[in-house]
Amino acid sequence: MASPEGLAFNISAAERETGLSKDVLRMWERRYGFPQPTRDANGERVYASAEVAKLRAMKRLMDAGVRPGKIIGLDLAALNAMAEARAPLRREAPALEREVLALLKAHDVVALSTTLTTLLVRQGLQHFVTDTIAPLNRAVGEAWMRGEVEVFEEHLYTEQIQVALRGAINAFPRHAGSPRILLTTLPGELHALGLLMVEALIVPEGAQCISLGPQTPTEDIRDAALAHKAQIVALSFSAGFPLRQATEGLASLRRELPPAIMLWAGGELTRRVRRTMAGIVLLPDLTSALTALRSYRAHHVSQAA
Amino acid sequence: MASPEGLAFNISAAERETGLSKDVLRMWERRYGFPQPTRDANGERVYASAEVAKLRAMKRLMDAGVRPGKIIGLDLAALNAMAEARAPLRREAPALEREVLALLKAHDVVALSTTLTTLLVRQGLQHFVTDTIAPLNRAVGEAWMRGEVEVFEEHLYTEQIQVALRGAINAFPRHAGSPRILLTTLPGELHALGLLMVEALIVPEGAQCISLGPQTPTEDIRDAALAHKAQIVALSFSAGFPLRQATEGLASLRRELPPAIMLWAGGELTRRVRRTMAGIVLLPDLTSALTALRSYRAHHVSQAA
DNA sequence: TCCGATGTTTGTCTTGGACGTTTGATGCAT
DNA sequence: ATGCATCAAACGTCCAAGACAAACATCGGA
Repeated sequence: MASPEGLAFNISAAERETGLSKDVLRMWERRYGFPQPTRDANGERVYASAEVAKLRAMKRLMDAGVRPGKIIGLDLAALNAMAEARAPLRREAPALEREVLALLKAHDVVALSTTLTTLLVRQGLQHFVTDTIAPLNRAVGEAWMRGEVEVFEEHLYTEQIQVALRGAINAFPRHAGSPRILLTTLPGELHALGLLMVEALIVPEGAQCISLGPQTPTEDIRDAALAHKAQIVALSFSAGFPLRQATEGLASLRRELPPAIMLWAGGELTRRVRRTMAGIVLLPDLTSALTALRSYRAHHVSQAA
Repeated sequence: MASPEGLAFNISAAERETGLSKDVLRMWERRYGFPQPTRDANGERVYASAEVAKLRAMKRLMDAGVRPGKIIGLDLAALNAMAEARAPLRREAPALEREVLALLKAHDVVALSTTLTTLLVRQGLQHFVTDTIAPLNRAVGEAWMRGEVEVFEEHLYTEQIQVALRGAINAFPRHAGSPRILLTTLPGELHALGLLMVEALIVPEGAQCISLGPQTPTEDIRDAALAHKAQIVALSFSAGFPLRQATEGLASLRRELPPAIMLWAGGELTRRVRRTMAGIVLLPDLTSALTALRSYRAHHVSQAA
């Protein structure tokens, strides 16, 4: 249903659609000769939907760490093949993933919601997050990249996951608990699903989560940590977030935060981080968040005792 | 706690912080002589936090319809005074608003959550939204503009409102219901709270809401409407959304959508819209959404009968 | 095998110009 | 006085080409 015919995008629309800034779009055109938009009567760029599709595929690969020069010459099919090849060796698409994708394609909200809730109850919140949601996210993301899932279907999926997780989190008492963990993302990082997953993982452990939602300026993160007397500040970074902005923001936040307050960074992006940063704990996957929490508690208790 | 001392922003940070594009920041500097950032060793702009604060105040006023030329010469105090003056004649800050703001400033999440839940139960979901949430949103927004509320406090407020609303919405059965209403926002519009409020208003009426969350491309909105057999597509626009993008997006969506599917547009922005657009229902406030729904049903029933 | 130096790639910032669209005011007709 | 059309100013977005710093990869040496 992704109309292949000549839909036109101006540079602003192309930016929204691809996540690549206007500067980058113009620069690539200058340097590599791609994209090569036509011009309207006013001399302004007009991108064809085929170009936008290729740019989207490129962005997705770049978010996984590939450099543009390596792939700018490839066509859409080759890009998709490459993405497929890079996909972590998946053991024959588990039945659950296939089932959820089928429900998604059938637009059966009720069945999807029921399936998720059933799994949640059967597995318990923590295993639901690590064993079900995380692989599902990957499966849906990959299917989207292969063009098997529409954007609106992915939106619906995200929304349903959020509903399920929020409902489960609310079932726990929200007061008290230790340690107090402040959850948020830096400005520019919209992806709030990671926050919710961490919260779902941590709340059953008896810790207290204070979630600010996405996009809190660093200055305000510091103020919030102090105001709420948090022992830990945890940030989440999705794959598409600019690496530089992330390290810059983390460093600046670490500088402003009292040394006693720990700073945790998690999410897809943190898998691509090379060097370790002083005073910042990297959590490349969900289980490491749990172990970090437990180790903190062990340490903290022994210290207090 | 908003540090008045010399925090530095590069143009990227200033853009994130103020919501004004780099192009606009540079253009204002060229045309009006404000802002007047200093330069770093590399010749790049460095904005002082005072400038950023004034820019933020300007943006807020502009979102309310004021033109930049009128206010670019004013200082921060004058801007705040102007915002205060423009604030819809408020009848001596109701006790509830003062109470919630106090809880927010005290960072008492538990009490805030309890207060909201109590009100929700006492008033019922619909009255809770129209009589409590809506005025509270305005009060918090105005307090934020006056500098009485920190960004992180506002984030926490939004998060708590979302928790309360989602919890209440989930209490209703999610299946069946008529009409089917597709809820989302256009790309670039992040504000999802409006969606949630509309959903909370509509679900008790027995209609079925399919929420895609924020930022769905128009093409996908059309596909989703068809896939879910929605009778109505409802979009939400916050005050800060570019008016032109909104009308353009609405017109384009109207063109692509089958005529039988209604297109509703709500949110702060729609109060500033002058001319009426063919085939698009403007809902400048929450109650108009309810009346629109009821009128749709009356019409639809009489048609079917 | 690990580390450091060197060259290449890549994104972001810069200036200054141009144009289209919206806004608000003025003048004219009803 | 109210409504409508015209016009000029205000304003935002786009364009081009250049510059530079940071990230990365590659190679050589310890």
